Amino acid sequence: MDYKKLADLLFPDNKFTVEEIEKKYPKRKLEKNAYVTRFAPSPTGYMHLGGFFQALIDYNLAKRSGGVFYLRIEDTDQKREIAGASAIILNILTSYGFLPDEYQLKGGVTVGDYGPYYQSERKEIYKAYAKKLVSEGKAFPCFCRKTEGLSDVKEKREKKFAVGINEDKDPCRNLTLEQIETNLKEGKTFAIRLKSKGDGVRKIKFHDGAKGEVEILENSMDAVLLKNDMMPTYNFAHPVDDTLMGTNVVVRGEEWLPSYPLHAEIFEALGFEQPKYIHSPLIYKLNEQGNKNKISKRKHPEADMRYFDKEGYDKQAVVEYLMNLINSNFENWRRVNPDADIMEFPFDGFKITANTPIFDFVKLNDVSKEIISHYSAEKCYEELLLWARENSLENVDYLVKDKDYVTKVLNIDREKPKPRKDIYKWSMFFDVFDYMFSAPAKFEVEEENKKDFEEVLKTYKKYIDLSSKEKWFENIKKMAAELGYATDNSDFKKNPEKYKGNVAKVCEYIRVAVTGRKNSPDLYEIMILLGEKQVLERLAQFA
RNA sequence: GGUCCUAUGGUCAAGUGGUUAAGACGCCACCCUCUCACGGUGGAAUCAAGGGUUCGAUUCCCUUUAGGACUACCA
Repeated sequence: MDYKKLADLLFPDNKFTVEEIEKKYPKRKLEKNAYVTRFAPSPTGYMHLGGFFQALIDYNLAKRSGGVFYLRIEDTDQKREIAGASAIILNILTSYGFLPDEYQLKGGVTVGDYGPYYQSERKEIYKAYAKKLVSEGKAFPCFCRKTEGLSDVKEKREKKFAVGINEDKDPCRNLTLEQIETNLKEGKTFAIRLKSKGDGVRKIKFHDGAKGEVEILENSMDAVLLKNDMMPTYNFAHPVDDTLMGTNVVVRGEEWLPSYPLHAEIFEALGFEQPKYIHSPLIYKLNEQGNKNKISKRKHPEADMRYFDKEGYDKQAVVEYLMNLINSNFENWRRVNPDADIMEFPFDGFKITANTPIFDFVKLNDVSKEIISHYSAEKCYEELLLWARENSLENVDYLVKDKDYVTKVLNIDREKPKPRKDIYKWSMFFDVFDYMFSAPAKFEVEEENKKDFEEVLKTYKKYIDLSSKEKWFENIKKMAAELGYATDNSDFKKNPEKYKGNVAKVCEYIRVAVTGRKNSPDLYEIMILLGEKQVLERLAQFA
């Protein structure tokens, strides 16, 4: 077979040769240990939590080593293309502070010298390499019918399972030049397949940055390199792009681990050196049966990174929670270095847990609470307003108009050595502090306490004194004693039968009347902000 | 079916051929306290199972089991 002739037959009008292309993609001039990483999502229209997790590893690896972190859009499957995808991804990356060094906006700017960063715009590049492989007898055209939908694939799979074969050599690899010529003359389209040298028995070994040494059966499948429409498959685009664009560490989900041998064979056929790999664990959720499920947008809203914005999660918190999943010593470091920048953390992208973590909202909330509790009231106000502008328009006017009051509300039990941790996302604010903005729904007191409750409220009207916290509480105690409540906690504990209750009970009654709930931050501060008049009005509802 | 990956409390997990097997979240109790929190102290809770190797295995090897991934002209 004259492969050279075959290559010309298949690719008569390629725009570039491989040599021409490689001139345009010189080796990056970087320090020896600098990592070039990439985030390479397919444009599904949203940023997946798992993708973000990988991007975080990419970013840290590159930025800490003086390397390059770039964004490449893998839009080779035109069926799945969603407009504006790169803008959405770029938005999220930037809003978290992880702006890529190189990227491209569709129909807009391109930043970086190794573009295009859209695979669909690199068609000629892949064609050049495909032609090269054909001319060397390493790839061949396949005229088989395109497998249309999943049902076809499943059927094919079942058949394969039945015989238990692992090899998948395509019949078209035996076509003669004449047959191919005839097919072409008939206008038949073709895909390009790799002519695999694997025998389905030999094994290869490699080192994975997350999993360690992996021994795996080498590839023996004549995988498609170029599809019918001359678009590359991921399997082909990965070696070509990552080589040309100078990636030296590929961070990708562990679902790619089994296709490593295929990629290894393609790299070899192309004469390329393989980068390092980190096959990072996927993020899972526990289902009702207690089994793990890959986190997915359909079942889990948090799979879409925009969820965290909508809910008003603190971005720092999301990042720190994820950092802890990457290197679980992160939170130990954080405790020792509460104010340090994340980039000071001794990150190790090659020491990622090999286990698949389960996404835990309770933990995230805790991280978020901790971070938010240390914000100043002003910072909280800004964040709250920012969130409301995007997600709670009905409250924006109010927030702007009454900035002073809202800030004061936010300041209750804040900016203290031991701040409260009521809020872990901004959408909670109006729920948590509803009573600061309008009279609460009337609290239903237990029947057996009703009389005491009313008595306390009625009496308290005469005792209310907001001139200072000391006086305020002194008066409450005075009243409590008068009504038969204990003012000394230890005495109350010793002789509970002597009293109707203790001061705490009295405070609870007042709190319930004022805030409509049994738990709230500092009652005195609340009453000050509400003002005596409003407090009395609320008391009057009950007695 | 085949090929892989993973296996330490409920969750995230550190860790080692000999340890009282860290820490965090969550849970429980107590203390503090005007409530709830916060904070403090303490507690319950883990090396999946079975075989080896070894003087000794949670740690190394094998098997089993469980969970997960892949097995597309999707990425």
